[in-house]
Amino acid sequence: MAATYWSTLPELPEAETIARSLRSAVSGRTIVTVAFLAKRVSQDDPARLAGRTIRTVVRHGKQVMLELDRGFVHVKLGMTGALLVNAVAGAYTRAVFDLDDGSRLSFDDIRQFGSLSLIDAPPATLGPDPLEIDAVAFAARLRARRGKLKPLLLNQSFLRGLGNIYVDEALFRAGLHPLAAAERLKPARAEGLHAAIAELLTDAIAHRGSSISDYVDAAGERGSFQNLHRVYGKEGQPCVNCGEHIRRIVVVQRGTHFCPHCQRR
DNA sequence: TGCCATGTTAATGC
DNA sequence: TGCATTAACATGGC
Repeated sequence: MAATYWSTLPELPEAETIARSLRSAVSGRTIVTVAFLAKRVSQDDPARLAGRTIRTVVRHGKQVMLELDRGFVHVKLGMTGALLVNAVAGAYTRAVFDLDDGSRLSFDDIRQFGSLSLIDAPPATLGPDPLEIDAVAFAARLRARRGKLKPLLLNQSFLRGLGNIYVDEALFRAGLHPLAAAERLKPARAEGLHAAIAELLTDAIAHRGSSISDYVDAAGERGSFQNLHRVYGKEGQPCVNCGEHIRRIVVVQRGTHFCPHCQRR
């Protein structure tokens, strides 16, 4: 069986793609043994996972959860985490799950910002899912906050699932400046942002996410949404709407891309 | 060589 | 309390 790789810089669309792909591969399988190959990948005793059955795989924000007959394996992908089925172990393989049908689920992570933990229930500390919250509730939530749009949208306790790439793309689609004040947005503009986020994420999921760098799948299982980015990584290039040059600034230590003409402050 | 990219958390200050 | 700011973590790529 060929190895299948999924990557990279995982945000909601990538986590959704991983969860869907894994779901068909590991649902119903019982875990035989688990090995943690790096100290920082998990604080849990891998022996506790033996004998548990994987019911299904779900996405929670930009994270992936293996739903077990008892509890969940909470997978934080970090920056470079990847869940692989039947991959050959390499230098960056941090955890290996051997399953009862002889298949193997492994967690590879170059930079080790990812982690695995055994938990009883999905974390309650995160904000609503952007594909579940409705426009009116989103607008109300936005207006109740004082921060600027970009830092707010990156904050997982405000909304779960967006990262640097999709925040920039969503703000561009909505025609909003990354430093605009959330509390001053008119309801119609806030609802427009909600719609832009939902449309963007739906498009990105349809393209199996964005693959910027890192792993390449030998079988072609790579996201293609990076080809449809409009501002992220496009500094100096003409805006697809107006031709103005895309600008890059730094906001909360993150590269931030926008069109100075289409996204007025 | 040294800096960049990134998600998350923590620390500090207002 | 909430918000802004900065640093830390890891490491391949440039």
